[in-house]
Amino acid sequence: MLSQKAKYALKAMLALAEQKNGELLQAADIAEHQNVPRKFLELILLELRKQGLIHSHRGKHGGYALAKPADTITFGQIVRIMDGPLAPIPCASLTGYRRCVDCQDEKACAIRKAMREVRDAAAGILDGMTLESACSGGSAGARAALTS
Amino acid sequence: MLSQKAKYALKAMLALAEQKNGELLQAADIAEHQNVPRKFLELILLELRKQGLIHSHRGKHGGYALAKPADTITFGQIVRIMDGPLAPIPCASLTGYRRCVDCQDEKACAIRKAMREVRDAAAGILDGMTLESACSGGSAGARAALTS
DNA sequence: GCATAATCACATTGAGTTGATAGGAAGGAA
DNA sequence: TTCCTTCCTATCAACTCAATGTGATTATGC
Ligand code: FES
Ligand code: FES
Repeated sequence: MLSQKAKYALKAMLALAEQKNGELLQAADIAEHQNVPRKFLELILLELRKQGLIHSHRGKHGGYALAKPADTITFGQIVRIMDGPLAPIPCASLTGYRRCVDCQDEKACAIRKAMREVRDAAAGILDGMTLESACSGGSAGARAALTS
Repeated sequence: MLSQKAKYALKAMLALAEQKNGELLQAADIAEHQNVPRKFLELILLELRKQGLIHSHRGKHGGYALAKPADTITFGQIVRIMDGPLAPIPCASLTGYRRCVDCQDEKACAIRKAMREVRDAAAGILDGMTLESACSGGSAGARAALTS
């Protein structure tokens, strides 16, 4: 389940990606146009900045901008920062692996196998979808990444 | 994120599927062998019965058994009963659709498109994986379903 | 009939998470 | 200086999750 936080983060990042030649966009503007609670959005932008996805400028005429080209930032990165691993269950995660205490033989566990497949599929889609490919409509980018 | 409840449900259903010719299996036995809290498991089995996936027998020598052949029960059904829709976000769900109040144009929403792809991928895997195919090792069943 | 053993059905709990708000501190522009 | 904007921490209510408790109901074996 994608949290509101992650959804807002994606919306904000998409808004920043649509900005021409890295012009600054203010939190209040994003909040209004994307229908996101302003103070909550600040929290999210703060976290995105600390993770190096965006940079910010303070004071009058301040705001936010992407820290990297839009085609190098993926949905997967953003979702992982906000909600943690993509895997439905920790034992099937690459980025946040944790053993299942109640499974005796992890290697043979059918549930783990299934969830690993789900994780791989989700990662294939979300890590292949960049802000760029999402902006310029459709999922062509994702599909290209999947077949590569 | 798969809840403990759903994970326990899958474990219980797999245990029941491994039972020969529909013999009864008791909650206490499942709880012990699968390392699931006994009372919590009862709650889960109750729900599975109410949804028609298993049937039960009370009294001494009672227990539970699958209500249908193991190759007609999928991971997807079980997970949906326990955790609800597979989609990461309601607006991308078929079984539990709910509109996004904060998105102006749902049809063009890039987030929805991405999450719809994730949902379809997850559904393809989980609805293609039956208790039967999971028991007899591997994900051959799921892959067969995906290419069909 | 009676003791036993199992499922059935709620009610309750404690911990943790989620979504959001409040209030100011700090930095930059006019 | 005086606005304006981001930065930062604390706090909150509501909800969910995982688990437990208590007793009622139903079937078996003697
Ligand atoms: S090893 Fe994680 S579910 Fe079995
Ligand atoms: S329509 Fe649901 S995220 Fe945009």
